[in-house]
Amino acid sequence: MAQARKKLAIIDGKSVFYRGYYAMPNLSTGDGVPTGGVFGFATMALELIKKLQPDYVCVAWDKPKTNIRKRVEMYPDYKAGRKPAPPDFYTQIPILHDLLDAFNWPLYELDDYEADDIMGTLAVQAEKQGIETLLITSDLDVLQLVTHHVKVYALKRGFSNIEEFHPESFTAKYGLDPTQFLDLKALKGDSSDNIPGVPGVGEKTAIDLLKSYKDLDGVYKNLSEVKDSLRNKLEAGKESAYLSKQVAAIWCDAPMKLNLEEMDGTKIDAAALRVLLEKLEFRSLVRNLPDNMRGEAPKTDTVGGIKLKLPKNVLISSDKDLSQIDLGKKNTLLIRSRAAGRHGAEPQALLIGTEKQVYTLDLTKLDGQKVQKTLGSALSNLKLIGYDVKNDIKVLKNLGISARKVEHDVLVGAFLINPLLRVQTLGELARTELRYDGADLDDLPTDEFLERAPEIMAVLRELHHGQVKALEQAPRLEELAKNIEWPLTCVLADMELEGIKLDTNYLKKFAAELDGSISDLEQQIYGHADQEFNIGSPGQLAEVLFVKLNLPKDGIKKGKTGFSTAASELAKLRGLHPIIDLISQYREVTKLKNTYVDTLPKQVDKNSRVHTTFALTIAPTGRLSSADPNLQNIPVKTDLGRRIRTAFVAEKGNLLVSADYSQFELRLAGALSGDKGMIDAFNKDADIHTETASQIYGLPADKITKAQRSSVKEVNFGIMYGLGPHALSQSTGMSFAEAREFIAKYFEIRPKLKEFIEKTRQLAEQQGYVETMLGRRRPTPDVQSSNFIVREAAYRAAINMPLQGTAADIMKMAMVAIADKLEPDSKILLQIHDSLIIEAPKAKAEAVGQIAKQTMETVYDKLPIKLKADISVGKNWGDL
DNA sequence: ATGAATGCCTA
DNA sequence: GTAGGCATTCATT
Repeated sequence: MAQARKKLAIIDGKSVFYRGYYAMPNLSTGDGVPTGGVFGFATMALELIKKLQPDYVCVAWDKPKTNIRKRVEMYPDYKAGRKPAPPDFYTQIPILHDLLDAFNWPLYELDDYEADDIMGTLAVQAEKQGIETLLITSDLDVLQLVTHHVKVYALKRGFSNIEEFHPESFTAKYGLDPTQFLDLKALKGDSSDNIPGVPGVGEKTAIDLLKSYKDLDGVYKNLSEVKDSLRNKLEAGKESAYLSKQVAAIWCDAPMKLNLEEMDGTKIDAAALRVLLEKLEFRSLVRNLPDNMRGEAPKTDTVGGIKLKLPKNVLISSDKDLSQIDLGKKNTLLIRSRAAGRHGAEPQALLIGTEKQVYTLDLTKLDGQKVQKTLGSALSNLKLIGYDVKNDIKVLKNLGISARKVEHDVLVGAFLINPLLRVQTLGELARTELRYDGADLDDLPTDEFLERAPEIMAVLRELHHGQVKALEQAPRLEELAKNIEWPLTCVLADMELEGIKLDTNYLKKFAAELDGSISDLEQQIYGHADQEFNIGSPGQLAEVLFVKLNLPKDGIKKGKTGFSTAASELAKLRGLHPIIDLISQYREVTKLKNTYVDTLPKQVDKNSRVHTTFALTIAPTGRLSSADPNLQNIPVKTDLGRRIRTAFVAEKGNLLVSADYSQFELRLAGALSGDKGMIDAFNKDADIHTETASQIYGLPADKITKAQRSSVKEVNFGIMYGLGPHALSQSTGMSFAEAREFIAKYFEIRPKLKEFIEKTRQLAEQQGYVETMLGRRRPTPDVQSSNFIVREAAYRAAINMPLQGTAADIMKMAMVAIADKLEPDSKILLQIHDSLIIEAPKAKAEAVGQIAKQTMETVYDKLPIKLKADISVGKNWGDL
């Protein structure tokens, strides 16, 4: 057997350091020396030694200022607008040098070359010498360097979660060869680096093109084979594509020579390292120092690589097998279920088990009654651990089993730890958190699901372990999970299963009525246009308006395909032609009919109830989202729209109760900022907008005009989204200068609110995340973006997070508490962010409303402002 | 059927 | 300006 290749690890120093810096923003020694970046680097370094055992190690460093000069000559917008790093970043650099000395790892930096270039240059030279190179970075640009002897280890979230890329895994992920990475980037662009690519070509299209034509040249040589529209886009974007490719390319010809002697990875000064780590107070790292500095045998971690330690499996495929199930003495249970219908209808398979033992129930071969009898009481007493436990609870409910306790949900857990990772599947979680690539673990056909039961359960078990550890490091998130998310899981499962009744007859009549209006409007519009056309087609409509009718196009926004016909743009044309109003009406009516009136009746069950699905892991602020169908966007603003709400009704003998938080987020803005004016206004229960206007204009409240109140209202709301003068001028019709003045005046009477906004921006930048009052976190990586648009959007999201997120947290607490207090004949049906819809027997409706109100107002008592909830009761949602 | 673009409903 | 879901058109698979 050939001698194993020697391994060279090249660390992208600054990118690793940055990861740590933003992952551990508050870390410092007792003396206040900031150490987050060093901690991140040290953690990664020790992992590197332990897991990959490189023979040689070095660090590539971006030299400040000069490092991108040549690329900027090529492309002036390259990484344009990058901000200087915060001051406590630089104070950590000397400490990093000490650390590198202890490891005996050299640091390389070069004028005019970025760290990527150094990595590329050394990797190429190493490959020629038969050495395998490992590139450690958090920047995926180096994927272009991947070969059979150059692997990339990409730090994902935090700094201890690593994704390995070799040619096969790259191909598995992108469907392309690593050599095509640059061509991919040239076509699809990269907004984070301000690399344009070809407009109109996204990742999917780019990958397909490259699969057919290999590279950029291939694509352009074979343009004739490409369909017209795409060809046009490609032709238009040719220059941009080639420039993008050039700019994104790593230069592997930096003036430097691989010197293996000075990067001997085995010459670690263990004593110095230990002293330094202790001085930095990295106690956990000292405790876990790798074996080659301890003389201990390496720990064989079953998950670190590819192999999972599988639990024993017992297949339960006949009723008499059920007696074999022994769930042991633990009070927790791993669970994963599969059902064919929506909302857990038609259960097909159920996996339950402990750490070491799984029972695989083939429900297609079992009698549901018997399953329920055998397992019902055990399952309702055990605390469940699973992936999307809400779904498991629904499946169990369909088996007649009422499980109400949640110990841990790895889907929700992953989201709490990093809500920006849009985790969608168990398979993805296994890949990113465990580096276990078990191909797809989701949407398996039942037979494969049964076959792979031990693997699925092992993945759950390991994910659970990992997240428990992670949450221990973040006690507030742990509390949030335990007190809010886990109990809410059951409440949401109940709500989804309960559904809300729809009066489908009413909707059918409404549809017929709308059909009448639609044909009427169509005829009038065709008359004015003097031709028939598809009014629903923005292209055809723009043609009619701006060409045929020759309406003025100045001041009308242009999109990628031509002049916009959006409502806001049509508003500018009002009064110029009668067709405009007709089009607005047509839009309103067709929207209502297509989206709601025609669609909802198709989604009802046999009892005429619709069941939405609430997602806990979509909105990074912590809000719920609702889909299939979305019942959080049922119209309310127009009279016609409101009639759709009328179709949501209480069952005979019941009433609907709504409980709405009044000015929820604005109250929280007052509470979080501690602004005295706002606190006083709310605590005396004044109309907040009038009260604010009275303070701004120095007039008594009864002298405030509608227009004044309305401008103030815009600012009151807008401020929570990070509103600036431009947006305010858009929404009020003020000039830019007036809007700027107005905001300045607003902040004069709300000084603490201004402080809060500034403080939040600062936290986003310096700490790397922002959080709600209850400790829910949202990382803010994009405030470091070199792209102004991206960066400012990130600041606005950061400002909004504590408000929207705290509101979401409190509403969730209220839901759990209310569900707990309601008797079994009353049910929470819907949550629409600041309001709840409850169904209750007529005689109890009023009392239920009072319970909800009382609970919502008092469930969170750490605010300087009283929360207020309003109640109303009626036969249908429209009456509320 | 799918992706991209456009537009619009909610809090 | 924040946070979502979803329908339609248009071009292409």
